This record gives sequence, structure tokens and C-alpha cells, in this order.
Amino acid sequence: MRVRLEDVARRAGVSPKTVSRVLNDEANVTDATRQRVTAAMEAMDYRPLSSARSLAGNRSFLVAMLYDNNDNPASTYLAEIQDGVLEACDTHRYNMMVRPLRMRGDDFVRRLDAVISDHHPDGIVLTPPITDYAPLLKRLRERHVPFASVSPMSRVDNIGVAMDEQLAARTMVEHLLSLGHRRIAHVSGIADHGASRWRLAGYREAMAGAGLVEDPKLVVQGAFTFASGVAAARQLFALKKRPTAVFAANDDMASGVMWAANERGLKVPQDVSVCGFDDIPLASQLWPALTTIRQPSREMGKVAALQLLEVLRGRGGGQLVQMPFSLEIRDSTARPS
Amino acid sequence: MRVRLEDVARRAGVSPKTVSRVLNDEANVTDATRQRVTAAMEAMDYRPLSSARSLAGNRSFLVAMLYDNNDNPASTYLAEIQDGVLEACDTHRYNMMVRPLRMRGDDFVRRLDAVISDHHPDGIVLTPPITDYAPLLKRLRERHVPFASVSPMSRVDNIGVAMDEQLAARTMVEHLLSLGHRRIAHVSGIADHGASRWRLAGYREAMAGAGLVEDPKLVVQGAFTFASGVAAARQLFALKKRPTAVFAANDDMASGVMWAANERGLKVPQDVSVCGFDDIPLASQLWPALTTIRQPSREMGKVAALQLLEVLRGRGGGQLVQMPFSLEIRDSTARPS
DNA sequence: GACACAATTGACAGCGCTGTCAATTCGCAG
DNA sequence: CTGCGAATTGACAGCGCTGTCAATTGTGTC
Repeated sequence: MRVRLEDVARRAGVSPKTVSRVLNDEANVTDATRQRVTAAMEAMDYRPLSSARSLAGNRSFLVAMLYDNNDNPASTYLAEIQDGVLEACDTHRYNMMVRPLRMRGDDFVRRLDAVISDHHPDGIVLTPPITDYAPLLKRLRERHVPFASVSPMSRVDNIGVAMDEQLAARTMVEHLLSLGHRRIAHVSGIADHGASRWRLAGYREAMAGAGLVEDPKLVVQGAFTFASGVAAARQLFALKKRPTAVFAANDDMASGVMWAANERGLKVPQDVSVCGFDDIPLASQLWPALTTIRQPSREMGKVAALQLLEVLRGRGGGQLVQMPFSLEIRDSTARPS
Repeated sequence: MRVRLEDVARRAGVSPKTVSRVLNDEANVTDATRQRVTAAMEAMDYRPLSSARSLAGNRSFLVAMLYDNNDNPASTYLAEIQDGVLEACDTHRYNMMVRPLRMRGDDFVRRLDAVISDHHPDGIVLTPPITDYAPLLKRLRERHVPFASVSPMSRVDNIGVAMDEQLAARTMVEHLLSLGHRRIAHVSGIADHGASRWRLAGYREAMAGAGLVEDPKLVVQGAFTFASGVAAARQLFALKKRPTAVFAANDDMASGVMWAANERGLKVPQDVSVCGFDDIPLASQLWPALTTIRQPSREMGKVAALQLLEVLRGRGGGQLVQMPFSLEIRDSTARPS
């Protein structure tokens, strides 16, 4: 009926244990044997039964991707990361599961425990903002569950993938400066998210670099949502000295800013330039198309997962890989008039 | 170390097999025994090891959600369905895996086979448009893998969830008619998708109902993407007798239509009304906010998965559940001027 | 060519659970 | 109170694989 490891062994003329070694890519098998076994596996279309492997070997071949569905419900950003993680897991024949983990409430560590106890993932991929919850990271380390992060705030003791968001934000603001803008506002994200901090820092760095003194009125707190972008922009546009450009910490808020501009009868980019961060699909579909920073989310998910898999497969420690970004200049930014 | 079924049995004073029966909710256990066992499980925080259960019981407790990442890359629609499926699986302690399955090429049946052989899902949730590939459904039936569909084209021999999309489309067009529109255009989706057919049929039904003869020029083929919406709208707006309203078969295309209107200097809704279908998050964020049909995607994913789980848990056949829709009238539709 | 040592291979038990089927207990008619 | 069928419970093997450790084969040295 089903082809078992034993059947492959018989065909290859070796013991089951040797087939197991080949299957798991272990050392101490001669090339000749390895090839014979591999050939037998292929000829018989052998598919190892993962439940048996898990039971006997005490590992699950499972990678869990954790995300916070509290702050970002069903975003394309996460969908893209998931896609990348899945691809990486596939290439190494690992399974992937996705787990929402609400960070609200103080029982998230308990819920993390439940996920680990119920599913026994061999490793975990963390996505923002749960890359930075100290109690959660602590628990993962206590339980010896390897993990990799996408865009973690801390660069030490972390493997996964990161992007120089501060430099990217600075580049964006320098683009505005080079167009001639001086009154540049910033709509920041949720305060304790790494993304917010870096993007704000990049904004400040660029402004300071141009010799401009920060006007506190021009930095408004948002929450990464469209609605918060609208609210922030209303506040900015009501100022006596209106900004000529607004840099929002993500594209959702930038669309909100554009919406508010429309509402107030301000033309983008003639009356006010607007730019964002992330390059979500919507960005290029807005009217006018949004100038933003392109972040290769899918690739980042893949790279983070690959670093985790390095560790799981005992190939070493894994790195925190730096990803490149690019400035996508579109139609929402122009010289001030 | 780890609490095993045997440990629970000892504590409850029964045999392991009896604990197993309770765990699997089997018949022929007295209430007294069942309660004693349940209490022991809780007291010991017993977590059954799914790999052992799978190996011994020859089932995986795994539900695979298949999607076609060819036609819809990383859409929020799928993310929402996934969320619902996950929730349903969680409540019955099933695992969920997501699998992209490109429908391009003719080897997708082979790739389906690989998924089944490699992961042994107990059941499968199908999402549009792969709810309707006959060879795929045939293979699933041959291999006796139960499946449930989200919005399948055929209502016979299918369990899962559906919505009366034709009625919804008709309702949308009737809304336009009631505003006084007569030259109403339709941008349809990919021809062989059920969604396209129903929405087009609903459009026709409403138009015929109003005694209008269809003008073939007013029905343009799109492909569910923003870009295809733009292209279709350019064609429509170039007509000598421009439509006063455009009903796009989904929101992505509707945004494209709005974009093209902008491009041509047409004001929405003053010069042309635009409406879509799906109510993606973007819809309410557009300027003006898009009139559309709200489809409860998350809930639909959940319901489809629950129907599948009914079958998997031997509770009966499962239904094809009808979901309600709602017409969301926003700012992109108005009386023709 | 013999020896020590390393590399390769295999025998066997057992991972934690469930299927099968036999043993026991229960409920009830007579 | 006995006997009989049905309901409940348990004994035991085994699912397909890997860990442990012993047996075997190969390699280099003097």
C-alpha cells in the first residue's frame, strides 16, 4: 500500500537505519550508499510520514509564524511575509503554521505556551510588532524554541532579517528637501513599534542635516491606520503655517493624509506633497500614485525563515540579514509652489 | 517530564484506552468515567501529542486551505478567509496549513497529489477560483479527501459556503437604476470565474428588469485587477455615448475605474458613478468612498471550514451554507447630472 | 602485514497513541 | 435470583520512524 522506509531499505539493500540517515542528510554514509538509497527512494516515490518522524525523532518539522492581529488585521504586508516564509519552509520540507497572537492583555505568554505545548513547533518566525515583547522573547529562550524575527527592534541576540529603516526614512525626507520643501511634517506610528522609532529618527536626522530646527507641531502621532492618518492630517492642515509636505510613517496613513487633503480642497502634490513607507499595493493605485519606500516584504519573510532553518537544521547560528530598500518616486511629491 | 495519556489513565484509575476514548469523544463511556477522566486531564494539563495520534490513528488533524496565487497575489480577501478558517480549525483542535496551488500549467493535479501525499490533510478548504477545476475535484473524490468550498460555482455535490452573488449584483445595479441611471456599464472579471458569471448575470437581470436593452459596448471584460479596471474604463470613457455609471465586478477594478475617471478629468460621482463588489478595506478609504457589496469573507472562511469539520468529525454530511450580503452605499454613486 | 583507530552500517527498542478484540460489568426479563 | 444480550472497559500489538549502541568494514602507521 504505502511505501515505507523499510521498503526502500529492502530495495536498496541496506538497513532501515541507513535509509533514515540518508533521509535526514546525516553524516557517515558513503556516497555510493547514499546514491543507491536516493535512487530507491525516487524509484518508489517514497514519502516519509511526518507523524512517524516526529514521534520517533522528537521534532515536528513545523515552523510557526506568529503575528499580532490586534494592530494589523489581515494586512497585505503580513500576507506577503507569510508567502515568503512558506516558500522557505517548502524548500526544506518543513511545514508552516500561522498563529495570531493578540498582544493585548497580559496573558500572551500563557497563550504562547499553549501554542508551543499544543503544536511543538521546531522554530518560530516573529513578525512586527511582536518581535520586541521582552517577556515573550524571554519565554522562547527559556523553552529553547529557536526563533527568527522580521524587522526586530534590537539587532543584538536576534537572527532574521532587517532593513535600515532609519536610512530609508532619511532618504525619503531628503528627497522632499531636495525638491525644496522646508516645512515638512511627519505622521508617526504607534510609539513603541520599532518601525515608528526608526522612521521618526530618520526624519529628524534628515531635517537636522539640512540645518532645520524641529517644529514640534509638525510631528503628529498616528497609529499606522488610515483613520489615524486622516486625523493627523486634519490637525496639520489646520495649522496657521501649514506644512508643504507630509511624510507619513506608512502608506496606510499616507492615504489618510491624501484623503484629508482632498477633504480640505488641497491638491496633491500642487498644494501639498505626501509620501509614505512600505509600498503596499494600494500605493501605486492611489491618485496620484504615492511616493514611498519599497520594502521587499515577501523576500524578507523568506530570508527570515531561511535563517531560522539554518539553525533548525544544525547548520550554525543564523544571521541578521540586512535587506535593501528603494525610494519609489511617483506622483504625490513635487516642488512646493 | 511530559504528561502522557498513560499518566492521565493512572490518575483517573482507568485504562489508557478509556482515556483515548474520552479524548476522541467516542461513545460507550459512562458519564461518571468521562468526568473522572476529563478532570484528570485538566488537573494534569494534559496535551495529546498529535504526531502520536496521527501515527496510531492514521489521521492528521490537518486541514489544508488551497488557494490560487496566480490570479490573486496576497489579497486581503484571502487573508480574511484564512483567518476564518483558522478560527474554525482552532475550536476543534485541528491544525491548518495554507498551500498556494498555481492553476497555470496542466500539472496542478500532480501538485495536488504531492500535497496530499506529503501532508495527508484530513480535509481541504478550497477558495475561488480553484473551487471549480473539475480535474482537481475529481482527484479529491478519487482519493477520498473531503473538501469544502468557499463560493463554488456549482451548488450541487458541494459543501461549504456561498453567497447569492447574482442577487447582490442585481441589487447593486438596481441601486444605480433607482438613482436614475440608464447607461450603466459593467466591467466583468475573468471569464470562467464563478464570481464573474454571477455578477454579470445579476447586472443583466437588473437591466432587463428595467426594460433596458443591453448595449454590448457597455460590457467590458476585465481581469479582477486594478490595471484591468483602468484599461476597461478608458475604453468606456472614450465612447461617444459615455456611461453615467460603471459597475465593476470587484473593488480592485472599481478603484481602477475611479483612477481612469480622474485621469480623464471626470468627477466621481458628479460626472460618473462608480461601484464595486467585495468591500475590501481600500473601498472605504478611497476618495470618494466606494459604494460596494459587502461580503463577510472572514465569516465565510469560518463557515466553510466548520462544514468540513462536521464531516471530518463524523457528524454528518455538511451543508452548503448561504451567507447574507449587504449593499454599502457610500459616496461614489449619485444621481446622474 | 598486523594493529589501532575511525568511519560506516545495522539490530533493536521504543516514541505516545489507537485499532482490534476479548473480558468484564450492567440492565433487565423471567 | 439467574441468565442473556448490550454496554463498557481493558490488554495488547503495532503505526513508521529514529536514538542508542554494538558490529563491521575501511584506513593509515610502523
